[in-house]
Amino acid sequence: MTNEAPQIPERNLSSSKGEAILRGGMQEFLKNGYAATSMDRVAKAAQVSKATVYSHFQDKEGLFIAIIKYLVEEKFQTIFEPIGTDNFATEPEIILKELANRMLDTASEELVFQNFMRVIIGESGRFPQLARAFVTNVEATGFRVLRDYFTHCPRFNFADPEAIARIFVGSIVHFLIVQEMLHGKDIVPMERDRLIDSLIALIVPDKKM
Amino acid sequence: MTNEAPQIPERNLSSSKGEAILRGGMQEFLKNGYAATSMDRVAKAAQVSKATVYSHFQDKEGLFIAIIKYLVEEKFQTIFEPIGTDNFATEPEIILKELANRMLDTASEELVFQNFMRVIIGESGRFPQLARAFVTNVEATGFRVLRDYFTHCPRFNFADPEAIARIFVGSIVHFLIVQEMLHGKDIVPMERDRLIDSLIALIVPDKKM
DNA sequence: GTCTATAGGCGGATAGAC
DNA sequence: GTCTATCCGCCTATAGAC
Repeated sequence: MTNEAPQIPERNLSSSKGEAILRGGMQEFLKNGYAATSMDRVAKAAQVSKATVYSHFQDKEGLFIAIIKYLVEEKFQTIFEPIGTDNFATEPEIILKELANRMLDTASEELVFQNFMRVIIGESGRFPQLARAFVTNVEATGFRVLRDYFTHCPRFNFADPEAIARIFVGSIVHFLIVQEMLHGKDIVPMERDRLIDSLIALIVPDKKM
Repeated sequence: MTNEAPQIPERNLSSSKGEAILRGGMQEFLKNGYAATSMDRVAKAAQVSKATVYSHFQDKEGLFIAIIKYLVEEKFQTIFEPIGTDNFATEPEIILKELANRMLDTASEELVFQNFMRVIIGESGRFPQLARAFVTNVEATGFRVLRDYFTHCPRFNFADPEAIARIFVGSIVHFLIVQEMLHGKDIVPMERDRLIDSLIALIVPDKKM
């Protein structure tokens, strides 16, 4: 609206120190959560002084929100839509199996994502707007991809494709939560293929196990 | 092993002050999580002095663990097995619908349970033993009840009843997490009956929606 | 057993030099 | 822009009176 010099378009990720602070803060907040993270540790992790942290971000809450918003809107937005689902020639059991495996691969291997979900859920009482951003950008993306696939793939004729999408995503995310995030692998062991194969057998018609 | 006077069998819930501390600590820890809760606020909530808190429990960590263990082992152990599933005469769709509705009723109405899950997941990095206790006493209980039902009810003949149980519990718990705990109700609205009906249609054979 | 008072440290945030 | 040094409050935990 004014004739001022153009600003850096998105958030200021170009400054070297600013980037370091975001990376350091990310490391600490994802490891410890919001309350247990101190600005001293963030500064140390970013290898800058605490005053420099406060010159780039208004306060602890502002830094935390900036970091989580970046993760929600940029880094993990597409984690639940890892492959193209516009291929209606390939057998649905192939497509769905590939989709489930990629979701679990990404989420299981990247410890960052598990810590990210831990923080989102753990802080969802104190930071409801971040939880909503997660639902909008991460969960809803997965729902949409699967709902569209179940709607448009001619092999399916579900009365409520969106509900089936919820069941698919929900089964996989809950599996991730119990086996990995809650350290349940040794308590209630289950190979991921058992879950995925049973899920696909329920969803894909004329498919006997 | 000795001739000493008999002690109170389980944890000491009989002392009036001790009970108040557990209740006050529960209120604060479930509302704020571990790190954001101060022992001053616990003492205030319990209407005792801080020194009294420390005379009943070794330290903050010990109090937290005592409270969460109580919730995991006593209060919420049966939240995922709310009705008898030994009735093989009633139609499975009736049994399963009732089961799903009771699980979601209890968990949705009791805000305490949502805060409890938030804390379990949020602190599962710092307190893995509490997360494992949750898996053992709460999640695995639900898995077992449904696996046994799918195994013994003659209407079913699943290749992997345990995996089907995971899908059932996972769909419902994930629905609870997204709609309630992550405040997604207004972002990705869905009546619970849509989820439950679609889930039952997938699981119960010869049942058309 | 329970209290008041306090020790001792770490927390978020800022002042002021460069 | 970045630093060092510091303010001040709240934190966990305890000492000592009753």
